[in-house]
Amino acid sequence: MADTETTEAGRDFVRDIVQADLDAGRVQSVVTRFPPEPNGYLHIGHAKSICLNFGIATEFGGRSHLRFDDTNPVKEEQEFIDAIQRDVNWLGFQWDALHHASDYFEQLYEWAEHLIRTGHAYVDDTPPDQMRAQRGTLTEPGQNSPFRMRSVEENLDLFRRMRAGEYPNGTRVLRAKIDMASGNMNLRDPVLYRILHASHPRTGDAWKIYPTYDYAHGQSDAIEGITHSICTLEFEAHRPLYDWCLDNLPVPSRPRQYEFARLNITYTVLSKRVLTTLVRDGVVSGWDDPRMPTIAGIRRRGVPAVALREFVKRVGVARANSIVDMALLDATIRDTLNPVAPRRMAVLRPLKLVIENYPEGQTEPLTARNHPDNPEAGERQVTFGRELYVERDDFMENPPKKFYRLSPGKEVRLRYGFFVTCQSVVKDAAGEVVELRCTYDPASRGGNAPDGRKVQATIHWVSAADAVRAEVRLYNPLFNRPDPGAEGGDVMADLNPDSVEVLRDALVEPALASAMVGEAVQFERQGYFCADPDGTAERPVFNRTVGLRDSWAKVSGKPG
RNA sequence: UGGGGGAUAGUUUAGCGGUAAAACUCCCGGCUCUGACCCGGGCAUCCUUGGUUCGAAUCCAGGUCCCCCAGCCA
Repeated sequence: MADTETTEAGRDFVRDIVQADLDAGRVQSVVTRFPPEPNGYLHIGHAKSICLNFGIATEFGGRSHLRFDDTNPVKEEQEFIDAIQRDVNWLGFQWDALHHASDYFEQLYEWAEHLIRTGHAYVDDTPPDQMRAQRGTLTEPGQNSPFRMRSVEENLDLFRRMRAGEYPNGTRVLRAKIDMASGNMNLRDPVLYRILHASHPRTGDAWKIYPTYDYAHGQSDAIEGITHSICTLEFEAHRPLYDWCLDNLPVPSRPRQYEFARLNITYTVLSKRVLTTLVRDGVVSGWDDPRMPTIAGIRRRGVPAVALREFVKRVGVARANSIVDMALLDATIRDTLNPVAPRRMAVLRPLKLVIENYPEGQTEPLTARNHPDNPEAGERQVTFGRELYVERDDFMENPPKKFYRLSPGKEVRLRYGFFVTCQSVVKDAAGEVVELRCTYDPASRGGNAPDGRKVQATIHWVSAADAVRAEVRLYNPLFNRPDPGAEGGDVMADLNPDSVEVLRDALVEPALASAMVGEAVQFERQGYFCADPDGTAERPVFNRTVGLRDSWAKVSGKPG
């Protein structure tokens, strides 16, 4: 079941490692961290990492930190820092400590001088393009920088002047002195510090030099006593550098890095760079656009946090690159919502239905269950009357085989209401069906005929008397290819032009007018929806979280 | 063509020397006042070749394919 979250250990290779370390006494207590860079909103790929890091801490009785990897002020913003905390909390996790790599700038700086003093780092004046040329290629070794043999004194002096802001951006860097011939490019004297005259969200203008990720990350882990530093596969080749720094510095603890495969999902893209572009170019309404794979977007679409956690669990953790089928996310959302979402009736594309043998001006209350499998969810009243609205898709004048719904001469059940039979149709000048004329069987009140006769279909409806007009937004995948950008290399070329369909004239039962924002409801026979903050009491707005499975759509070949 | 990693159903995972398991997808059928849910059934040359072994997805050797690395991004 969706809400039974597994707690047993050893379900993936990372947990196996943690368990083994604990068993062997290599670590007394596990400490993990989730280290986002505040340069964008968190997406579902981050959710996987969050669940892994915080989940492990919880399962093994350890601790987990939230640490902002804020070493590049030119890309980072306070808005992102706030959004990230909000999203981690919403996902259901609470950090044992909140840190910033920038909290360690002074310590990191002192250690940099330590590396200089021990002959492990030097200041390089080589311009960027030249440095690139000197780095060699994948198959050819690089060349030593002419500044590689500077004295400790000169390096110290230069580095202190860099800190003091005496030099412009890009003129000098501090480099680790490792091996320009290494097969691992990351070990060819990587840059540890660069000059950046930029204001930092937290340290302001205090610093003119900033540490790189490679230099800051491991030491930050060590300062915090992180035991298992879990990151994604692309950092694998950086591990030797991570270890090199730790081995050459008097750090207080010795963390270890482990890598797992990042999450990919079909028909969307989990790349901060691309997501940032979508927001910046106005392709979507913002980071929380319901089409976005961001935690904020997914939340606004109506997906509960527990569904996201369950999805991450179903996906698993491994070291093999993979692309998860979007259908798995959808199935997980349905599985989570189905047992709890109250049922309501909403007609997305209304078609008027008049019951000719029902007394004019009369209405009557009917009882509808809030959940078919859970009596405790209670009941509600819906108003029945002579004029109703049903779904356009539930009527066909010339139905194909296997079409169970309304068509001329056909009898169906109106959910929780009566059996009705279509007698005739009214068309407009263009020949479009604009109204169904029906008769009903008064004896079938509540939905069952006393003579025991059956109908093939039960359709939903709303009453003309008290239905509320609403806007309904139907979301579809943001991209029209399972692997955006895989073919032409241009991700934007694969954008789905129909990723959202707005229905402005939907009619919903009155009980829906007071739906709370973000609370999931099921529009019977259609899908799970939630009220969007854009709506008002007079004019509610609903987002489709995910559609119900629709085997008729498959048979009829129509898109869901 | 350097270095580092990875290959188990359509997809994602489990399996840790004893004869391939689960979820999703898909297909067939049943049930039904949601064509939903639910319930049956079906869907695997374990990348490949050879070796070790009574026995290999698991161990060994060779091969193939895929991914990552040449930012003063993370």
